[in-house]
Amino acid sequence: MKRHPIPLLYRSQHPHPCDDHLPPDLHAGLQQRITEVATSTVELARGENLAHSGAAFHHLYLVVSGAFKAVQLGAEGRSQIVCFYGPRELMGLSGFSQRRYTTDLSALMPSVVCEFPVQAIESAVSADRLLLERLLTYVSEGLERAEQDQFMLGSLTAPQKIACFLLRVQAMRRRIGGDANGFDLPMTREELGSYLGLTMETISRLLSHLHAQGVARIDKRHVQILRDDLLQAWRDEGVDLPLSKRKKSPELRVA
Amino acid sequence: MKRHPIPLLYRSQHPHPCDDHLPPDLHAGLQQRITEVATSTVELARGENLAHSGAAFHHLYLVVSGAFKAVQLGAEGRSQIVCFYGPRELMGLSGFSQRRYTTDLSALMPSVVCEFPVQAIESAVSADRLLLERLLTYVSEGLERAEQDQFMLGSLTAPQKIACFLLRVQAMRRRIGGDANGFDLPMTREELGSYLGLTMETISRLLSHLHAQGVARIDKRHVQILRDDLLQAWRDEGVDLPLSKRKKSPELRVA
DNA sequence: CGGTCGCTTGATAATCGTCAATTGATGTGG
DNA sequence: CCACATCAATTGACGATTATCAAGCGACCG
Repeated sequence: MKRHPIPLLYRSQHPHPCDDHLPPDLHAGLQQRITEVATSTVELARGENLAHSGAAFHHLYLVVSGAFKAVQLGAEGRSQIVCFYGPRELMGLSGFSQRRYTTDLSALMPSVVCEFPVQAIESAVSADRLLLERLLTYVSEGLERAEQDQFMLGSLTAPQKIACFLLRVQAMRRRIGGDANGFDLPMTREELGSYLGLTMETISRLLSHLHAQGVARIDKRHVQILRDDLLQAWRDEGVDLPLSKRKKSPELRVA
Repeated sequence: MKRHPIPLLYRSQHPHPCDDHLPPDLHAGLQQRITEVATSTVELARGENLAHSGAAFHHLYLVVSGAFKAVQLGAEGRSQIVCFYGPRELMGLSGFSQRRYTTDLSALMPSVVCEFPVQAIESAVSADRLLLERLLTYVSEGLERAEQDQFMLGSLTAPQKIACFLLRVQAMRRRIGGDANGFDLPMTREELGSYLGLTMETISRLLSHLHAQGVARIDKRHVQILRDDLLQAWRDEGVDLPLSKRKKSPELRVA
């Protein structure tokens, strides 16, 4: 974990490390302001942590490259991944209420982030109404995402969860940059299972099934979705697992 | 659903409908500002909706009395409750990103709320740095809660979920006001099941079991927790369901 | 008084977790 | 460079947690 301070002089005079890595929908003026409050970039190896649950909340982090997971810790050593982050996403937003990080933030692969002191963010925000609205929007977006995840975890079956996840990743990819043929998942089966409330084995079986059915090409971590329509059907209507003996064909009951 | 406008003249000169119903940890000066932006109070009967998923995001709502549920809608008519709200809680905070409500907000019982135009909130917030920090804190708190709920939905067993829920309600009650002997749940078994990702029947069985074991008194919607320690054990270590044949006593295997 | 609603309880079954064995990839040290 | 260990992933067999289906009961309401 190497930290590279960004000298004050440097800021906003040279091309900034964050340039082209800021969240979308940001006006030029705001980009300026934001790069001014970044103090360092940090490089992390796979498995290294940016923040620990319960630690003092001093920085927000912008993912420049790589990917991260946010891990909720529970009793008895249990834990669950509650969010994944990729480039241009802001991490740490749930810390404002307690002034503590509420999850661990851990790199899924070699990654680079940009570090923003909370103090400086708050000053910049009270000086600029647009910036306030942006920050509020980001936290609110996180809340919206978390509540959708609650729905996913509580109301969908295993095949529906996987389909939902893959479709979301694809939509993300589409919004960011072009995606020629497919994409690479940054997480292991176990991590994906943790996020979806399933086991590694279930994830593996379902991905194999998707492959066998020709819905997607799955090669290790590489995924190419072949039949968007079928995947949407998986998500919205569910499917029979290959494991299931047989679909219940509800025979007419005698009245 | 009756709406009662609060005349401009009236505001901050008379006792305000929101007084004593504002969120905790609010300075006197902020209370003043907040009551100034409230435009109406609204009375709702059980089942009436304050907001519909996808509708334009014009107001935040403060619960004055009663209780609400936030309902996420999914494909094929599925839905799940993602949050319950009681007095002094702010509803609608997930709407800032899309400028649309992301859930339905529906009254669980006859209730009263105070209505705040988003526009006015944002003006007040840019004028007052403390108010900004408060609002940010509330949204961030919501995010923290939702991520805890993700953990609950994805990582806990049915008995653990119920125990977790009851302990949270009790902690809430303790923070707000005194609680003599127990409390009344504002939601049906079905609504609680929706929130916890379980069915009505499972909720009913587990509450009966808690009663039978002497962990809590359960009488319809009224709950009195008798053994905090046992309930915490339910939450942290899990228990055997009464339905389960037998706990797997892992016999020593021959090597 | 009939009907709906909320709730309880029982019987059955299916989804998905657990346990186990295997394979291939990666990396490390002798 | 190869043996060895470790880790990610796949696949199978089995079982338990929890959903589904069903029946019944009391309360409340029009």
